[in-house]
Amino acid sequence: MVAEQPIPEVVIWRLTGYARALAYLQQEGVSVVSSQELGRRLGMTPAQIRKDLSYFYAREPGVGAKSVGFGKQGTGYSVGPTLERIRDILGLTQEWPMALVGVGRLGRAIAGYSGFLEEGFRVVAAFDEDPKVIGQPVDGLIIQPLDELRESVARQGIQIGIVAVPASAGQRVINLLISAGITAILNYAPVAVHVPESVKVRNVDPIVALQSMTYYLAQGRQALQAGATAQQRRD
Amino acid sequence: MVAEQPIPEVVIWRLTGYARALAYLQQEGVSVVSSQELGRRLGMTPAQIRKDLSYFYAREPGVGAKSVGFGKQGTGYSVGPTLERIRDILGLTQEWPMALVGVGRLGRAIAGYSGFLEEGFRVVAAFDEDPKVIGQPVDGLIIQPLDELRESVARQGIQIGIVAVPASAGQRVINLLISAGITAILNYAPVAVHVPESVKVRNVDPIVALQSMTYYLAQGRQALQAGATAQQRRD
DNA sequence: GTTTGTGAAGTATTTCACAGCC
DNA sequence: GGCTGTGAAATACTTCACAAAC
Repeated sequence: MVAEQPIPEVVIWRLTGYARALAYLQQEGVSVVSSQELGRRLGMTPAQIRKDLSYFYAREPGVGAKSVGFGKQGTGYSVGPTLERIRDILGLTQEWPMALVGVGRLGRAIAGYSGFLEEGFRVVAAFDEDPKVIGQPVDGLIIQPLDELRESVARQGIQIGIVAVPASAGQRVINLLISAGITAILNYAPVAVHVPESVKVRNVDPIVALQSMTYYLAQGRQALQAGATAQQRRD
Repeated sequence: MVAEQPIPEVVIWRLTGYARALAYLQQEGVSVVSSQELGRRLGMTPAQIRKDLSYFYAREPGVGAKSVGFGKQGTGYSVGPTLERIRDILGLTQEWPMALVGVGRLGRAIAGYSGFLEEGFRVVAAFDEDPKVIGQPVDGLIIQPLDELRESVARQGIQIGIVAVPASAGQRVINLLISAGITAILNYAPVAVHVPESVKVRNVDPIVALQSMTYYLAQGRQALQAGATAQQRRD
């Protein structure tokens, strides 16, 4: 068996972009697309797209077998089949049940967000530690206490958790989710959390996103203030 | 003048994490921290923290001058002063006015989110193209039509735009913001948008975040289904 | 003629490891 | 003894460039 090096995480991330772009092309009725055209639409080089996709090609080490790519030379990639294979790789062909922890303002907005459901992500259980909200309904679910989390996760086969609690409770809730067997976490709490290697976390944090842009704005200002000598750092 | 290579974007991104961790340490009353301890808290190597910070040290090319770091050898980094310098670099010591485009469910939630204001980000103008909402108040602002955007941005000195419109309107709104002089965009529309090099965009997209995790969940399942032969791809 | 798939080359980023300082 | 700051080494990622396929 060929030594299989792990696929860079950034490739997986970009794969989601390819899926979205291909879905859009499919809606447009386009049936074939070249890496050049796809790259133009996504603002990246054609080589990167081809290289990224090549990570997923079956490599038979045996007798004279050749690699089987998604595309056809001289033509490009068939939109439908390529999209289907990417969706398959990403696990987008099934529905994913999710557990939501924290049902305040943000949590309620998440529970009611139709975009998740449209993409196959369904909140099937909601938890909070405030006794005043436990037992109340939210978007068709009854809010449960945290000590029922473990049992719900096991019974409903939940692998994804959404954390929508204040920063102060973030790590504690994440520890709880992990101890219940959750291995993928969408974290809205504004904290840097610790998880073992085997657990994936994605932080949704608009503040951090803004702060990573103001650096460039501040630099621009300084450059202007510094006068005509500092023209080069314009990016 | 020393040839100044641009600082990697990923370093700027991590700097926001250092700022948050240092602020937390300050609240805890800790006055000095080593790169080792900070790395432990953030889940990264001490060397990376030191290297990242070193990008911002003043390098005097002149006579026998030496670089001046943030830390003190044998001791570590003084929490207060280091935090102050990082906040300064990131441009977090001032308030940033922002323009919000799209005042539907999501847009209203953004306008009313106190977290932005606490960190110095203030929505000072709101726009929509639906005639039914134009003129209505949202969180103390009057919703304006899109064709007033250019004038408002100029008059109020706005450099940051928030896009909270449907995917179909995303690119169009972003083009409008850029033509009005906006150079930093927080994009909630679920589309991959095109911008010139001089404009920064950060996408807030929980769907993409989830899709980039299900890959690992799906692989785990496949590995199990494939049986005992495929143990190595465990993350 | 066009376009893929991919080793090889080129960049970029991370980690090492140690001199210098406290 | 402990810790920073930083060139150098190691690793990771991107782009090139071209043979093979259509």
